[in-house]
Amino acid sequence: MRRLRRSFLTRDSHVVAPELLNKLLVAGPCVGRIVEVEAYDSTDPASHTFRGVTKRNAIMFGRAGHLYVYFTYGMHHCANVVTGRVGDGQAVLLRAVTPMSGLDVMAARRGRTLHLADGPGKLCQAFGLDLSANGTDLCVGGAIGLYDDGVPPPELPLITPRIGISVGVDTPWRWVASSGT
DNA sequence: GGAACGATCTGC
DNA sequence: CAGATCGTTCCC
Repeated sequence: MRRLRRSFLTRDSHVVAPELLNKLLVAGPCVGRIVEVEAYDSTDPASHTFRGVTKRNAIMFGRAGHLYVYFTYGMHHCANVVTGRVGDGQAVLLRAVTPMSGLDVMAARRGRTLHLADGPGKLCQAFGLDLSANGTDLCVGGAIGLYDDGVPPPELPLITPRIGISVGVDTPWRWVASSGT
């Protein structure tokens, strides 16, 4: 299991996103296989970066391979992997992972044993990702990072419009690792 | 200064 | 299907 190379992420979010499927997200004892992602970039009205740099989205305009965490709905966090080049304002939202290790820790944080990380808010709660993890470099092999265990991305992921947005609703920038065959 | 609104989740 | 709950952003 080797850490992801930064060069792998230094490309357009909608190109990187499907290739992040089946990679591993690690945060302390918690490991999960990425199975659902969405792409955002600064040309996209649904993106936090659409209207330029702000205090919140500054990480998204920074270097690829860093973690962009934001707080929303007054109670949830969402985690993104910054892609592209400095100044681009691109990222891939991690929407769901399949838990692989640290299930006990995830269950304790979630307060249940089912549906541990099958949604962006649930994923962050299970993996303990909050604003203190915002800006973390995921490509240096640290406790929080992205890793590759050799499992390739699915050849035919499900591709759909993105979830939970009110603009840019027709852009098919959501990728799901379909289960089975 | 104030109001509106979320890249969501849960329980009814 | 509506309520929770608060930081960020935008408008006056």
